[in-house]
Amino acid sequence: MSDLAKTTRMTRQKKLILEILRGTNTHPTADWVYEQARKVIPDISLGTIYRNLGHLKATGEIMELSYGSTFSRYDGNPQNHYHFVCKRCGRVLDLDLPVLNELEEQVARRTSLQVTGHRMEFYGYCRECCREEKEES
Amino acid sequence: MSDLAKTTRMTRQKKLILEILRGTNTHPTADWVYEQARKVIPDISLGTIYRNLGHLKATGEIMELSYGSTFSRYDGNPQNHYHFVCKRCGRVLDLDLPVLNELEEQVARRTSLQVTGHRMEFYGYCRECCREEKEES
DNA sequence: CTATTGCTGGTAGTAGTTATTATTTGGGGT
DNA sequence: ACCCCAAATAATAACTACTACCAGCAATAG
Repeated sequence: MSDLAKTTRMTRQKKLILEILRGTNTHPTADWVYEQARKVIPDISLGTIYRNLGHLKATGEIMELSYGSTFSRYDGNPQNHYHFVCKRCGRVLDLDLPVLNELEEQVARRTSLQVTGHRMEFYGYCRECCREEKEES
Repeated sequence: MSDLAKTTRMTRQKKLILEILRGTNTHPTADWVYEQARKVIPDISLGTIYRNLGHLKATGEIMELSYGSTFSRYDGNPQNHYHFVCKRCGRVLDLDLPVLNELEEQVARRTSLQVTGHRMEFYGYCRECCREEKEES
């Protein structure tokens, strides 16, 4: 990885950001994390949020999710798992599906590429958005 | 979808952009498409590229791919298929793997979400980058 | 306890994309 | 074949998510 990975110090800012991420399952944006963090450390800067999200990602403590949107979301659970993304409200939900690691070997065998990971997302409409779409028409 | 979908006119700009995308398997960025298009229509504007990429996406003629990077790539093949992304050079390759549509039904059944699609990407190192990493050490 | 050096907040800058606007053009109607 | 006009265009300004910079601060090693 880059030199982001050689981070060692556990500052209160970094600790707080990690706690915020682990305490939610909403896969928040950097901005949402910033708003939450400001409630505890009012003069924390957005640059610190991004820097620490980068560090935590580089050390494998969190995951960055980048789907169709213009911004990233972050996941405090670093274990590979699949997501559902609502095309209407943008909500991201965790799916309780077995992770298909055997596919990675299959790809490696058939292509002679070095495969280190994979990810999968499902798209559609969440329960709330299905209901509201009906009401509109 | 949005009002992007009610596009009807086939302008020479739109036609050219579609031809460029269909004539490559490199999953290019908007900027690369722009550079190629300028060779044919020198004063085509970048706004036109983005607008038409949006239209073509809305009508299902192309796909937008957004992975970890800060920019989008576009795919002239609108049929669902899986990709491999090189973590070193960023190259995106098509994979010849069966598409697991049955998973969508499985998710729908187990979650009562309305599932309309899914996608999967594999990460790792391409042949060229594997070789070069060895040479560096 | 002190020195080191990574981390911080503040701020300026950048890349990729979207919005605005005056002008041009594709394509249906006559 | 010509007119009409909504939709598309080129040019440019604006925006958003993110990154870089830097002087001062603070977490850990010795």
